[in-house]
Amino acid sequence: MSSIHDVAKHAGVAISTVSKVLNHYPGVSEETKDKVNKAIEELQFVPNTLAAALSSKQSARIALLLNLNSQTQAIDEIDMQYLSGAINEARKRNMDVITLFFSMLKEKKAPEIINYLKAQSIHGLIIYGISREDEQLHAVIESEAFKTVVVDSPIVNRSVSSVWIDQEQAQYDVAKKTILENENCHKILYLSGKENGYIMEGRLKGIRRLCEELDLSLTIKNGEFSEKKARELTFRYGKDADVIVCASDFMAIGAMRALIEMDIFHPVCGFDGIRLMGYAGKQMHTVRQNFSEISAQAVREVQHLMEGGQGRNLILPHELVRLKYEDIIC
Amino acid sequence: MSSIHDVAKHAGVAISTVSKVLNHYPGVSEETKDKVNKAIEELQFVPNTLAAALSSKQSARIALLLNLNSQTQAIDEIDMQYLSGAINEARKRNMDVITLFFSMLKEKKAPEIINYLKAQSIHGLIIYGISREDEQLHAVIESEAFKTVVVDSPIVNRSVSSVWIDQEQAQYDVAKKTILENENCHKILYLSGKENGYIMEGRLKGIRRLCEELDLSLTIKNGEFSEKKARELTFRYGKDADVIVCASDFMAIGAMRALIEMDIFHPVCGFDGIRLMGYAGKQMHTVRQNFSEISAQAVREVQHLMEGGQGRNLILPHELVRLKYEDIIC
DNA sequence: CTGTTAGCGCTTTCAG
DNA sequence: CTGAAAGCGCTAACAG
Repeated sequence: MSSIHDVAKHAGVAISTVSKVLNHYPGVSEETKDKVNKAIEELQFVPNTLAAALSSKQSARIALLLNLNSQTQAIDEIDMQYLSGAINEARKRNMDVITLFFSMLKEKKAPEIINYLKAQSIHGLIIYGISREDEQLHAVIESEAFKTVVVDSPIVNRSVSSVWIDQEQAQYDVAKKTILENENCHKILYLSGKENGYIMEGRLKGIRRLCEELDLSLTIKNGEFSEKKARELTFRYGKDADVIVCASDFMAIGAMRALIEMDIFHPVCGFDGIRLMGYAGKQMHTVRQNFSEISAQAVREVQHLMEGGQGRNLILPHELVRLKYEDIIC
Repeated sequence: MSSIHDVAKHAGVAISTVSKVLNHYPGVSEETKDKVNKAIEELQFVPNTLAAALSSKQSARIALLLNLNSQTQAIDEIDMQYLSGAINEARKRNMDVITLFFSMLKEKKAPEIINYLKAQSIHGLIIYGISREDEQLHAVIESEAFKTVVVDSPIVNRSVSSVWIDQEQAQYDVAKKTILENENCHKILYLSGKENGYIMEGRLKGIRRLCEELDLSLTIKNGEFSEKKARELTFRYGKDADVIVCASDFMAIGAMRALIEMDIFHPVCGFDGIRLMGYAGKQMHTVRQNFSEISAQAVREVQHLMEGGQGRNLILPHELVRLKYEDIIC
């Protein structure tokens, strides 16, 4: 493994010059730049990012913070998309990534967390699915110790951006499509998720707006994003509803299976666009979020912040889909 | 953020002493040890792992190499288990981990890969699901540039360990159980996976041994680990078989759904123990592998190697299960 | 048992 | 435009 030293010697320049070339700093003649690049090529030189991070006060090392919910496998799908989206994008941009789970920070106070991250030369943070209860994490964000991007939360300030889809509109759209496609949909049963997160706010607004607009009766039950709970709620309230709108695909699947067991049919729709929907038994509309693209965007956004950009609220596109078994298998 | 320097000053000792305490080196009196630990506590000191890695020739930085198959979501479940198992275990042991995907190394020759990893001060490698075709990766392993652990492959030498379950026995067991539970099972249809990996060898041996022992007729078709392919094969050959043994849950699901569509019943069994099995429509036996535990074991094993241990072949336990919808939902 | 010192590979002033 | 030199935070001989 050759070092910047070897390159410098090989090219007949000083190591600081090599460093400048490496980082595309101005003030290096084309001629020396070529010499250096040739040396880099010949020696198969790969810069040591650790050394760079240690030395520099503004390295491109970021941490991904995931709230793994190891109980539910569909979440695996989403988390894996988040992870691979971010890791791939970071790799393209030569950023270093470390992956952390919320569970590792449990019991830790904000200063500890900050210390830990700083000790790793972390300068950027991407936080997936923070909820109101994660107080210490909020403190970390507010400390502005890091350039951070939150996915699925409305936190924005000078050094914090948020990335997500338009929850309200998405919920409105998918429910509307489902309702308009079926006749006699007057009574809506809405299975919502946990309210400590931030996504439910928009989704609830969306379904409320729709129901007002179309003059529908709306019953809201908290399914806690749980398939089991949704199933139970459907057994209990499903008969009286004309359509069941769910705040997650998981719940949609639970609801649909309950309906099938009860041998009655009502249209159901979900939210997320996970592949499991293809196994649900009946097709349903859902909102497809491109999690890996969302995550890639988040990476680009921390880079934006690290380059001095302002925090902002980024709304990404989504689409309505219907996942058929035949389409999803491979 | 305080440094080892601050701690030294605070404790009234030299930084090397602090370092010794940090790394549990021998030759430090209890007294000074206490002083140092107290200082560490008071300053909320967290050692900078980057600096340690840079300085030391044997840091505990490892890379996880995953062969993401982004087409199939059940793989997401397995990969996520692998990842979280390894990352959590590494965190406990204060090891740094970076995550890489095979796709990032495509087109790269072994020396490049080695260079890249060395530049990151990587000393350990965990490789998940390598196949015979990954020549460059094999070259990396053989170079012994890193202490590596392969999951699901039989590669073992001085600095390489392998971690997996007993593929042959597992396949034998699950098929036997399925066959013995049903009467008149004489004709076995075995849907195998791609043969460029290493896991199929053992599994094929297992099913062959069983068929010889019980004097059953065995037809093997290559389902390529594909649900779609398994479905097609079942449509084609399913009628003539008494039982369908599959080398993956995915294929088992495809096979089962095909049978249901054809409205005939034959017992089917799978391999892996993914939750999706709960959605299959009918219950099947399968081999449950505890992927996150396997992965945690792999982390422990690289540590073993990094501490000078010899490479070895580690066989982990598995169990036979039957995943019911009611049991897996939550 | 403790402290001094020379790096690890790179960035970043600051002179020239 | 280029180079010398001082660190970044830590480890590891080596003296004492």
